[in-house]
Amino acid sequence: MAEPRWLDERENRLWRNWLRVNQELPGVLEGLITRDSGLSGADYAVLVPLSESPDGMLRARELRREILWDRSRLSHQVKRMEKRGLVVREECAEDARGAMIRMTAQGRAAIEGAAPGHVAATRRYFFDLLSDDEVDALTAVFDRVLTNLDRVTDGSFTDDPASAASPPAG
Amino acid sequence: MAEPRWLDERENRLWRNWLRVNQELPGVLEGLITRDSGLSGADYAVLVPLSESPDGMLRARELRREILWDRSRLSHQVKRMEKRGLVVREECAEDARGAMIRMTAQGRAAIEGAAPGHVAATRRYFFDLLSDDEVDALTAVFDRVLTNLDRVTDGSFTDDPASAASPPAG
DNA sequence: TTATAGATGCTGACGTGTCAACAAAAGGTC
DNA sequence: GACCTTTTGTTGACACGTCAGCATCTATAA
Repeated sequence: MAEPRWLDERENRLWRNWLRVNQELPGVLEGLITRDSGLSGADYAVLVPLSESPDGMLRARELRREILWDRSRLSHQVKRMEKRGLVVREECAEDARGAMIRMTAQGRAAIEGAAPGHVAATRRYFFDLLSDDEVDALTAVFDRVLTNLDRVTDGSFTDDPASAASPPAG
Repeated sequence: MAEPRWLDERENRLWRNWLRVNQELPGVLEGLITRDSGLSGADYAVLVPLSESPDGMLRARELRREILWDRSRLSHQVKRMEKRGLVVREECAEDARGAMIRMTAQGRAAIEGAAPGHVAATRRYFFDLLSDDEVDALTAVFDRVLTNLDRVTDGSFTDDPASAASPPAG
C-alpha cells in the first residue's frame, strides 16, 4: 500500500470529536440508566423491543433483528438477564429450534422506571443542543454512512482491501 | 418524574441511526485493522500516542490523558499488550509511583503497517461520504455536545473520565 | 519529624463482546 | 425414506471494560 492521504487538520479534528462523542455520550447515558434502574445499557437494549411487543415476548430471532445483535451476544446476555429475573426463556411452539424471550414483571417495572429518565437525558445531552436543520443534516449523513456500510456488512462481499478505496493521491 | 416528552418520529429516526452508526462503523474499522495487522482497536488506540512520542515512550498518566481512559483500563490493556510483545513497562525515574510505557519494535512495526489502511478506511466509510459543509456541521455539533458533557463529567482530568455524572437537576 | 490527604498504578471479580465449534431442527433434493 | 445444506440457538475460551479495593509514593501542613 502506497503512502495514503492522511487526514488534514479539519478532518482530524472531526475524527477526534467523533471518537470522543462515541465514547463519552453512551457512557453518560448508560450511567444514568444504571443509577435510575439498575439496568445496564445491554439490559436496556434488550428490554426495549420486548416492552413494545404483545405479551412482552419475542422470538430470539426477531429480537436480534430489532437490535442487530449477534446470536451469541444475545444468548449470553439473555442468560445473564434470566439469572437476575429480568426475562425468562420459553420454548417456541412453531419452531423447535427457536427460543422465546419473555420479559418478566420485574423486567417491565425496571424499564418503565428507566425510560423517562433516559429520554430526558437524550434531550439534555443531545437533542436540546441541535437545531432542526442539524437534525436533518445528521440524519442524512448517517443514512449515507449506513447505506455504504450495508454494502460491506450484508452483501456477498469478503472485503478486498486492494480494490475498494482509491483515495485520491495527494 | 412526570411523563416525559417522548421522541417524535424525526428524532427517533436520528437516534436509531446514531446508535447503528456507533455500533457498526467502529466494528468495521476495527475489523479491518485486525485483518491488516493483528491489532485490536484497543491496541491501536494505545499505540497511536506512543508512535507520536519521542522514543515511543510515555508515562502511563500522559497516555491516559491522550486517550481519556480509566487507570484500570489502561493497566489491564498494557498487561495484555506486554504479554504479546507490543509494549514494555519500565520504571519512572522522576516519580516512583509512575510507570513508563514503551512501544517495542514489534509494536511500531504493527501500527505502521496498520495506519495507512486505517486512514483509507476512514475515508472510504466516512469522509468520502461527507461534503465540506457537512464536515463543518458535524464538527460544530460534536463540539457543542462535548462542551455540554464536560460540564457533567467536570471536564477536569483528575480521574476516571465518566465517573462523576451528576443526575440532571429536574 | 509525623500525620494526613491526594495521586498513581495494580489486582480480582464480574459483566460484556467476539470467535469458533457444536447440536438440534428445518428445508431442500434425490 | 436418505442425504445435504441452512438456520437457530448454545457453549467455552478469551479479549475487553468497569468497579471497588489496595499498596505505594508524593505533597502538604502542623
